[in-house]
Amino acid sequence: MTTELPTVAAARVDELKRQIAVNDHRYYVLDEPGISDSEYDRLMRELRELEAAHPELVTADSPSQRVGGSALRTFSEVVHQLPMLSLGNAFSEQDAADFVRKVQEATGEAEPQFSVEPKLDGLAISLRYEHGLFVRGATRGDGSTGEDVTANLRTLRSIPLRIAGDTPPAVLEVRGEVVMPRRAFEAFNSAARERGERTLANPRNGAAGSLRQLDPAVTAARPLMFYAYALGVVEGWPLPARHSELLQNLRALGFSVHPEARSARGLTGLLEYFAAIGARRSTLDVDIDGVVYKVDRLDQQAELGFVSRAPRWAIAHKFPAQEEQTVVEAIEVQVGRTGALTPVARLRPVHVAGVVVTNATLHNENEVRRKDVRAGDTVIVRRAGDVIPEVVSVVLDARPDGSSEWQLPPLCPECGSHVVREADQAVARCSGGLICPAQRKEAIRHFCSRRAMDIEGLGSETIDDMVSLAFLRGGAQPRQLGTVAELYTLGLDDLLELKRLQDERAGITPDPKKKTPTKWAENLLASIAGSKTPSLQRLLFALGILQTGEGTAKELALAFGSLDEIAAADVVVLMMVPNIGLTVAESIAAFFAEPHNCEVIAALTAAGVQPQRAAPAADFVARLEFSAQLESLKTSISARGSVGFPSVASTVFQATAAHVASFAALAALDLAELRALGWNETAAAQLRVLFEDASWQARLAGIDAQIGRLRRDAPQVVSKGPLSGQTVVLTGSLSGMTRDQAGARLEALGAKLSGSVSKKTSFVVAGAEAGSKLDKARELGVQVLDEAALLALLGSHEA
DNA sequence: TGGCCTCGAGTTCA
DNA sequence: CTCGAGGCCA
Repeated sequence: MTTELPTVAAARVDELKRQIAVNDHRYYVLDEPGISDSEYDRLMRELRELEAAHPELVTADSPSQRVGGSALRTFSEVVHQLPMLSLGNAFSEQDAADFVRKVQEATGEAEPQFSVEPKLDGLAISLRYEHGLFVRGATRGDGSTGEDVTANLRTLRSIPLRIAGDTPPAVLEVRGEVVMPRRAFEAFNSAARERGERTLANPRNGAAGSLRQLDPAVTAARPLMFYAYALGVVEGWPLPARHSELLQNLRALGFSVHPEARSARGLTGLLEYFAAIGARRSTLDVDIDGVVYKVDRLDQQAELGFVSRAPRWAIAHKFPAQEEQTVVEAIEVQVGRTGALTPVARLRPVHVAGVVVTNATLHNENEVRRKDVRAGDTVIVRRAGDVIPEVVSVVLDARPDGSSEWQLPPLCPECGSHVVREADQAVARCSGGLICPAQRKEAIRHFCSRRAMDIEGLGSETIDDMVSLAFLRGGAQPRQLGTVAELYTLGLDDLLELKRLQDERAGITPDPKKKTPTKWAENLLASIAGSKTPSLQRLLFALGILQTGEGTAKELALAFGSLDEIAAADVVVLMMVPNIGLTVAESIAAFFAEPHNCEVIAALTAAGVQPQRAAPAADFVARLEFSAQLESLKTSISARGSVGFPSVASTVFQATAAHVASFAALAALDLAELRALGWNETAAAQLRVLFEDASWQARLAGIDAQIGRLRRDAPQVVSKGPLSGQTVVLTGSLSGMTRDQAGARLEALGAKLSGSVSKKTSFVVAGAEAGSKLDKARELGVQVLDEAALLALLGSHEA
């Protein structure tokens, strides 16, 4: 090829440039590829070879120059000859109506025509063409001065390096938005993830970050797209009469204009477009944050003119934002009821989907690491499920210098105790227990909460003060509230003293004319007094035993019937309760083994708190067979015990249980008898060792004793409700009663309630507006009852 | 042992 | 609503 004559080479170079430009336009603007990728590559390679042989033929508009030159050190400034405008915003239909009214007044037209288009969420830029050649591209910047990003823009195939047409204008500035299409964004991110590289936070940041790369090669690798929507300086190019025609003309020059651009008439037309685009927002390939309305006729635009920097002839009608950027002012650590430390991002207040968000949980240490959130970072915030604020990701490009990874504090921020994090556990905990004021406070709050003891009139701040202000004057020294039991010893004078201390701290001198807050105090005391006869389930939940929430509390209450029996229960017995395994059982046993907790319970009892008692559940007691006790003992010992426990098959346990029914009886068996029951030499020997240990003897005797008590106290006749064994799911809203009420009546008949539909569900009660659970029931062929059928069922059994 | 499923615990804001 | 982890069944 190097042997070709320069003129022949020049002609070939021109032809190659033309073909590549045509294909770029087809592929990137029209989205209809004309030739295969390999064919395209072949053209490009040939062009590069020719240019290498004839350097004098290399021109600025050559596609080989899209990625050219070396990395820049900084961007130079570009002053926009014609400033790049910002648009006024409309956030409501009223704002849009006001805009239309002003246009009507200024133009005298009843139904002015508008050009409407999606407001792309990207980066506004201006492209300058001189005599048809792309010479410079700049960001919007502050509108009057931007940054020169020509080298990066050259790498965008949707930006023509030379505009089509035989008589190019002397000067043409085309303005528009650089965006990263959502599909390309996702593809880029999954590829980056596979390579273990940083992912982009969102398409908008992807576009902005990509254009601000100093090395154009990086930009070239990013899937960016340019959409034109306006002009800047124009010389030697006739302007059409309408904006909509202008968009057509830009298309003809080789630019892409967003395909959703339309014309609309009057306010109704605008709002219809707004609604239509809003409905299809998630299916568009580009993120948008609203739509733009422009007066279509350019002469009317000129008539309307500008207010400061925004045109009066155009407005952006914004969708309510669902994701916003803000700054993490600090990462603080909260201490929960169980001592769990939770990092929380304190955010610069920002509107997200209609509310001001200032906090967002970061869950735990791992989560902070994974997202690498740091104080001072700019982050993207979203409302998960449109409710709970959540930090989506960090905008790395905006990270201030000198920031460092967030560290979990080694000491509890509330009490200074050591922070411990167990191996392979995600949560870190304050080891201070009830020494920690935060834990004390949260424990009291939990105790009073609606689903626990349901004590009204105790807000978070009041509890805070009860724990920190010395307002109890019973003893020699004024004291703070220490335990939940002390709530029941509060008197009117204590509460008034608390209020006085609060006022004193706030610097308020009590106004003698004003009534003392007796009403509040009386109501609170009444509420406390009214909580003295909780269900056992509520009291258990209120105590705040680790791992014991509402569900577990209910199982425990149901199985044992009284607090004493639960407190006395060995891990082995606890594990036989449904849904209680080793971990939860140990947690419960540890709670009742702690003297401090027993004191609190004793104090509660002394104060008159008396949970309702019931007999042990017959079906639970029925499950306490000796073979099951042996299984349970084996599980607990082999997982944690210092003693070894023989690996014994279930069949051996069953054979053993057929002969003996207690640990005492088992201990009385000699080796030969054990062998006869299927225990092998080592297993039997290990069992003997265990039974000879004094503390084990005591423990096993305790289990025997409790099981004896439970058997004696359990109702002899198993009261089987007519619906026992049935699992019921309630969904939708009932008209005559609440779901809770319906649930209670069903449970009274022996039914078991569940939250989710599975093939084990006996039937589903579906009220009005039942959702996915009803669908699931239909899918699984589970019987569905409506409210009338439910009432009939209840009626037939309750009599 | 792995994969459900459910539960526990913590959290936001009007 | 989320994540994490415990329990249980295959």
